Amino acid sequence: MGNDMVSKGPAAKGRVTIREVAERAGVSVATASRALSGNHPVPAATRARVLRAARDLDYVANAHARALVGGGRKMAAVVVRQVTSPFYAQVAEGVEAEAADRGWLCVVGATGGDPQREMDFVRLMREEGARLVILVGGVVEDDAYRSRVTHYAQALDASGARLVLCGRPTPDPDVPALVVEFDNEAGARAITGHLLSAGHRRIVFLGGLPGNTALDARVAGYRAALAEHGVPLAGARVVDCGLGRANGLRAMGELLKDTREFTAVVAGDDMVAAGALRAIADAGLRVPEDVSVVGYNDIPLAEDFNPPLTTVRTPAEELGRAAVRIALRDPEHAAGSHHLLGTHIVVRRSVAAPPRSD
Amino acid sequence: MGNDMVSKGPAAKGRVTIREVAERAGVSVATASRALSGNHPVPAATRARVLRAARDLDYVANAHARALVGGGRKMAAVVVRQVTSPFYAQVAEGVEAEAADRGWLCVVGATGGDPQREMDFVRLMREEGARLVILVGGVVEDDAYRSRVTHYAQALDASGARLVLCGRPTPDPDVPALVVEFDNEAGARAITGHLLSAGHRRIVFLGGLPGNTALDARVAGYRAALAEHGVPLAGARVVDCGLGRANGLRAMGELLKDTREFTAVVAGDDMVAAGALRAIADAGLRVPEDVSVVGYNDIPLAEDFNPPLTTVRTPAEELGRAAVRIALRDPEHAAGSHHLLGTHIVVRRSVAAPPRSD
DNA sequence: ATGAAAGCGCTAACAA
DNA sequence: TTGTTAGCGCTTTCAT
Repeated sequence: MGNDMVSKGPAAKGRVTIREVAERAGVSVATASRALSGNHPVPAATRARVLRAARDLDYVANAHARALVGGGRKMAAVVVRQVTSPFYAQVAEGVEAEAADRGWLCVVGATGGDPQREMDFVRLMREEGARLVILVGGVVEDDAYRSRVTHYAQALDASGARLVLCGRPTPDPDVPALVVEFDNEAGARAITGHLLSAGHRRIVFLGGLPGNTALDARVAGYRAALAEHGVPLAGARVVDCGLGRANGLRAMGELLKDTREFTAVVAGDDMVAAGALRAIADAGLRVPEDVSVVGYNDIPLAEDFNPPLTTVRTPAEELGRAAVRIALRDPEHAAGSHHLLGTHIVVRRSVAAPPRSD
Repeated sequence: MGNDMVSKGPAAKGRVTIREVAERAGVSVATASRALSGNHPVPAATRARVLRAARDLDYVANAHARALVGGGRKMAAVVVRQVTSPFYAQVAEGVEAEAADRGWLCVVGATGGDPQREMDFVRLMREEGARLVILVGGVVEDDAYRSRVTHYAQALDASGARLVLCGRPTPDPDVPALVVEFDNEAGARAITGHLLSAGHRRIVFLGGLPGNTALDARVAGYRAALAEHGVPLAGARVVDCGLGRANGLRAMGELLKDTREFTAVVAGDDMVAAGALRAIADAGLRVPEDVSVVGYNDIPLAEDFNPPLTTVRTPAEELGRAAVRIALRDPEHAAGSHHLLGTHIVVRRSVAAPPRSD
């Protein structure tokens, strides 16, 4: 292989251990350990020999052995529905970045929305000794949800780990979990207000998901804005098609087949807005001349939609960073606290005044 | 707390150990271990008692201790530049899915394109005992690259782990690494041919990155297509602005300020296409009437661009799945092998014949 | 069928 | 300053 310098290299198979390093350096394993970890008084000469040996052997410590004796290692876990969702990806990136900044390892798990996979993953993280697990994304808050999250929280807490809920509710203020989320209601109210200010009165909310806390809050904000502007409650129309581009496309298509009793649509998030935009174009209508559309989240490509999408900016990466920052700061005080992150509207080109003929 | 059923629960702090489970079940730790792992002959009655105790105590095994004695655990690691890139996210999702299907844990790391962070992460994975590490994404293939990848490969191989290179070259056919990638040259040739067939002759390639193996291959495919259609080599024009939406936007903007000597552009990937599309619109030009644009990768939102983007579909999730499948299959044969995945064009609305006046 | 004991690789007392 | 020893939680011989 062209490398004969190391005559007696690492053992045939399996990793090099600290023992081999110690032997090569002519010291005991204890001394080798001290030299390697660096935080113990070791004479420079000895240390140099040990370091040299380690380098020659390409030694890396066994994290398992180290964690076993050292009482776990710095590891955080993020759990999302899927990594390919731009919003979740950004949250995960924020967690990853903040964790990396502190020298923590970050594991990300995807559940595909299946509670069973979520439970399996959390269990796995407990086995692995994660000290921080972050569950991301809205959910339908039923009894099953409450009981499993309560279980996570208690189990994690019992072993000194923390649980943070991002964009999902705590089953009870007393469970040892902390929640960090955006103010969905405020965001939806603001963007709906934007439409109202442009003159729209018949606005549909596309993408409700009854029971899902995040969507319910957005629907509430939408209704609140309507009420504030004196639109009769009967004027509110929410279609519960759920999230995702495909749902937005289908639901919007169906809506367009009926008599069109609306001039604007508030989408549950940017992906359903993407679907809606396409459905509207397919129906031969123009945005924003014929109908205005707004989204939610301001995913990275929202400005490349046709037309560029006016939407609510939720700083997703910051959400991820905040989750770890808050969880790691002030250990005792953190549990049970609730943090709300602000959002704001970004105006692009998918909103105009309603058509005259209306 | 409303739960007094467990009078003597887990120890105040720290995790429940198998020892506590054994005590509660009235057996030795050895028996408890056998009952829990399941693959040893244990009488049903005893097993039931142990399982019961474990459940009552909410016991989960310590993965570190288990890995220490069992010789590592099933863990794969994917390393990408950033998780928020749609393409990388899809590859990561593929790896995650395939790993999960086999009961493996999957860790994803982001480097931000920094070789140092890549090295740190690989080292960390060695410490953690990952049995499979997958490096994703094109790189500039310089000496530094070759030497560090050679090191990864040898170190991983020495401890029985595998290295797979996705979309990046192996430093040498002999290093114990396997490569899985798309046929970049064929893809670029096909999409350029598509433009040529529509009548374009003056086509620019936007997003070169000299030294980057993936982009160089695409440029080569672009040139090959030009040659095949009898376009003089002087007619080729590649602007080396690198990847990313911002670069595409800037470079296209500058290009448009000069005399416009092109009727079509082949973007290095969909993100630079997004930037180019925006720059073209900002210049008051229409796509595809005034200039045609094609992308590369077919990211999930490419069909929502304005206009919907004609691009090369690279099945990114399949790339991720293939990486783990191939690496785990046929252990000995895999090393050193090279796998090429096919791509195909997806036609949407960003290509038309060149304008008449040209 | 079950328990006692050894040992995985490492760090942290405790001695010398 | 360094080596010896114990032990982290678990699995696995080896006895019984």
